[in-house]
Amino acid sequence: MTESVPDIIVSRLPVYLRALQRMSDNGITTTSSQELGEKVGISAAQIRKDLSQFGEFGKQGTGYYIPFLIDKLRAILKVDRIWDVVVIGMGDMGHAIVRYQGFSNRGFQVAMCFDSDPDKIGQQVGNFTIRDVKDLAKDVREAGVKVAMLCVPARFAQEVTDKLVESGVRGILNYAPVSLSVPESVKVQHIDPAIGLQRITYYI
Amino acid sequence: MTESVPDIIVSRLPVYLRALQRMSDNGITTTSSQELGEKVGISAAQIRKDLSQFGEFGKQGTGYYIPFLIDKLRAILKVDRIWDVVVIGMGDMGHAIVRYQGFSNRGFQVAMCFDSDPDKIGQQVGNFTIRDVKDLAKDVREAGVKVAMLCVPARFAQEVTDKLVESGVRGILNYAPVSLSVPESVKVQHIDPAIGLQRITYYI
DNA sequence: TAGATTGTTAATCGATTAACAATC
DNA sequence: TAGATTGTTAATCGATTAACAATC
Repeated sequence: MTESVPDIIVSRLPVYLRALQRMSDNGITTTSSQELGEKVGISAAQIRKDLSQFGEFGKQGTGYYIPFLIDKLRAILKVDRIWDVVVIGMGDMGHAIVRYQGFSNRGFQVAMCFDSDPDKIGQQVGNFTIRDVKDLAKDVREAGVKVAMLCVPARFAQEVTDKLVESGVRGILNYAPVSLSVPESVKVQHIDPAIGLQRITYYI
Repeated sequence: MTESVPDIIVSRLPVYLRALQRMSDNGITTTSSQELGEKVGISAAQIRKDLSQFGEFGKQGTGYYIPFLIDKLRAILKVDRIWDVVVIGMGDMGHAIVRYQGFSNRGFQVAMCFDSDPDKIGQQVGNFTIRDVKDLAKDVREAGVKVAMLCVPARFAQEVTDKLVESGVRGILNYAPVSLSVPESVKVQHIDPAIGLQRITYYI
């Protein structure tokens, strides 16, 4: 087994990838650790060290060839494919996520969405019909979906999480403002705007 | 000047506060570093060390009195008041944010919202009328708003950011999938669901 | 009092930076 | 070749953990 890479390094790779894709979109084909570092606010030494965990992707004297580095990072992060994602909770946030156009070129697509409200079940959101959360376990398992975005109210978040885990989901992007408990084999990332704002006001 | 507190400690305080408020809502009045740590997934020693940066908030033998600790954390994070927030970009995400009910008891309220689309300007979203982004600088400065949530497409994010900074905004919660460059005096936090998802798929 | 838990110190662990030989 | 920039090593810096006296 390969020596495991620190989480903190893994967490920076998507930021590098996003910046590289943007440069690529702008027609730029090579960059240096220096230049990339300035764009993302990270030191050049750190970027070189992070990348060197996974291979030798650059050339002395000329830096990194962007299309090649993008391919490598996509493979490392496993977004050299398209992951189906399930969205649970069709409030305003769930709606916005299902209709969001920005996932597809970054490795993800919404595959199905759920709610528990009888008035919402059967309604159309973007290209999807809202399904009954009662069918969540069955539908997720049958479709083999491994990634979920959780947009339900805080009080329902843990019970839905348990159902997702039981159905084979391996990662959850949690929009509910509450910590979730999951087995070690499941990865959770949190999005809570109020926490983001409180991390700002401390410094004002 | 007080010895400055590491960013990483500050970043954990809102997580503690959220868990404590939840416990308080459930009628619990005291907790220990052990119990709080289990809820948020952080070691008891670290919680005690983090809190001790700001004072002695607990009692040996009995732990922490939750209402007292909540008050202290609110004061430290400066959310013992309500901050006006401006939202720029009234797409699906901006809509969801303006209508979100979860800010008010955590220190924030939307004060105004903007878009550049003539079809949207003048429309109603929740209790707000969408304003013309041309008036952004003037309106923000006059109202003295210090915090912004940025929900515009990536290609407009930097120019709007520059306008916000110029108008006295000191913190930006950035939903656009791009790094922003700001003066040191301005704090930025990023929310990018695709980055969250990519931090997950690495481990699957 | 006995048990529990804090705040803090010292030890450990891990991450970042500086520097430079290698080499394109 | 001369200049630029990588990948990597060693040094520095900072964060986490373990342990325990203090004390409620």
